Amino acid sequence: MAPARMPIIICHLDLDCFYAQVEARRLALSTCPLSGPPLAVQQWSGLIAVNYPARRAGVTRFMNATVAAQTCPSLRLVHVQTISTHKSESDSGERRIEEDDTIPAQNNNHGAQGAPLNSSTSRDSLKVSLERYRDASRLVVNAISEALDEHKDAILIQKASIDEVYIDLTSVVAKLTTTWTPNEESRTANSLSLPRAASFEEAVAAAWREAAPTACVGWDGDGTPPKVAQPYVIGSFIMHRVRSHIWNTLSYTCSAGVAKNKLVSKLASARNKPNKQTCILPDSHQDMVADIELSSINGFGGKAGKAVLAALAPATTPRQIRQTFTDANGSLEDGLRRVLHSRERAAWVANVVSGENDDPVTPNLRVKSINACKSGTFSNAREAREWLNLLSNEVASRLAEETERRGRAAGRAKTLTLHFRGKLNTDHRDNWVAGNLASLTPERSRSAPLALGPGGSYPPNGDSIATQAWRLFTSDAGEPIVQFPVTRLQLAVSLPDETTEEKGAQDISALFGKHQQKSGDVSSSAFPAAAAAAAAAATTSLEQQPAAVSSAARSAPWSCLACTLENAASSSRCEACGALKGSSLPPTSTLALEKKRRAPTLLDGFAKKRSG
DNA sequence: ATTTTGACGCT
DNA sequence: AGCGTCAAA
Repeated sequence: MAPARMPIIICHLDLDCFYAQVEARRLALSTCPLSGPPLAVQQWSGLIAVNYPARRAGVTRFMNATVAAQTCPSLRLVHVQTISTHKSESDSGERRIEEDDTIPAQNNNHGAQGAPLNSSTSRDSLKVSLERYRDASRLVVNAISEALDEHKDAILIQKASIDEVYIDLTSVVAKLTTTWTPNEESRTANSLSLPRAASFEEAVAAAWREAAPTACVGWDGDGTPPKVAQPYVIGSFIMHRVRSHIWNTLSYTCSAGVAKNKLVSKLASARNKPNKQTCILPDSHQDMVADIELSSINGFGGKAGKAVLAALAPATTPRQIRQTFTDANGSLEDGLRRVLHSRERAAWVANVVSGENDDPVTPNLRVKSINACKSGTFSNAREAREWLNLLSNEVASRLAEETERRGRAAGRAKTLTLHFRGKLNTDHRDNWVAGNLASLTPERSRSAPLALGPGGSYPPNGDSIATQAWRLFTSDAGEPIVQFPVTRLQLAVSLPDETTEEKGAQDISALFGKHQQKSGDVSSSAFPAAAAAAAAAATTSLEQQPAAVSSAARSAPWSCLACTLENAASSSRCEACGALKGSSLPPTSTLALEKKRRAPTLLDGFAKKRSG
């Protein structure tokens, strides 16, 4: 029997130590987390990914590569790919991007040790490229799509980062539930349908056996899955198939979480790693989050989250927060509102500490921007120009690839943006007493419509982009608009949405790509048309008004607009730089480029983001 | 914590 | 258009 109401089933899938697996596979080494060789990926002298065998040997992320090699003598250290400008002999001196292999992999096990990685030459002349991982990421998403292909009209996939996706399996689980018939033969051996059985309960039990070992929170996993667990068992069964397909086709392991929302599915995928999956039954959501440090939950890692945490101190976990702030009437949200001074924040925190979350899975498989950047010390216009040339070539080449992937009908890149970080001038720094160091190295940007290449060609080539980038870097008089040294250069192109130009030929399901999803149940009879309709209806009802700034906020501590220091509410001048409250300029500022800039406030980001 | 990304929000 | 936040390897 199908359940009368079908809960939302969300899965979070996370590749295990992704860069390390990509490098292991590229080098034809085992990616098995139990038996593979210890391996870590370094970027300059620091480690950015460490596989599980290396972790067991005591190697950690951020560890210095030399220390890591001492800690684990058999460690295979692989440097991320680097590229450089290169004068090709056969190419009349034209500059192109060359993959560069001059950075030696430090490896005590393999004889001669090369030059130290932080020696001046390599890092000053090379740039990291993450292309290997972008390519691998695309293959993983393709594999996921393949595994779910027979349900492709029913699934929503959101890429959350280079190695994470959320998948909304609600419709697929509903479909497998409502279309189930006794002893139905699968169309093919690998068909993504429930195992053949005489009853639905037996089919779900068989699915659970196939998905084993899936850890489950809220049921001990023994015997026949209880009714409340059935949709989660089916979701786990699907995700086990997906993970198997990724392993079989790409040799990558990943971990997955299945739950009723993104918040808990993400916590679930992190709970058992590597190469494991976990499902959380709805009654266990609160238990699942109860003792996790709130600061480690999505959205609480940054400034806004820390501000919330500060207001709730000393409570740091959902359990403590619920105990401390549930008011006399039993309302957690009202209790939180008294300390957070914001309806939106109170609703958000109340939901999170209860394991509730309405964020929809928003399909976003199209790349929205292409960025290339280089940090370093660029001392003069010639150096800046050389790096801009390299960044331009990289962006041009990636834009050409993306254009190729999308086909000729694809929209064109709209904007070229140059970001640059330059220090304030010495006069200004000398006047600085105790300001925020970050404000000494402001990052600025200039952008312009991306121009076509020679003869109106699209996409523009590297030289064309380099010319445009240089125009953004310099004034009309041809002088750099920032002082040297410049410590960071970044070039970006933004790609269009394509929703408007494609609407004629568009798949109906894609029109619901941005639908908002209400928490709670969706009628199983809703699949698929009514689910889409319900989702579409929810779109309008979920719009929230931005929070008004409360009187409490006006008498709250303020951030200096000039140096960002937090000042007491009673101060009218910044204690660090002396700027008047509300003024973006310190009294003696001499920086020509200084612009009026509003410092971020604690309310930023809460108006629309957290609908609760 | 590093650097190199990428998405998205606010003004 | 420009700046800022948050997150991941």
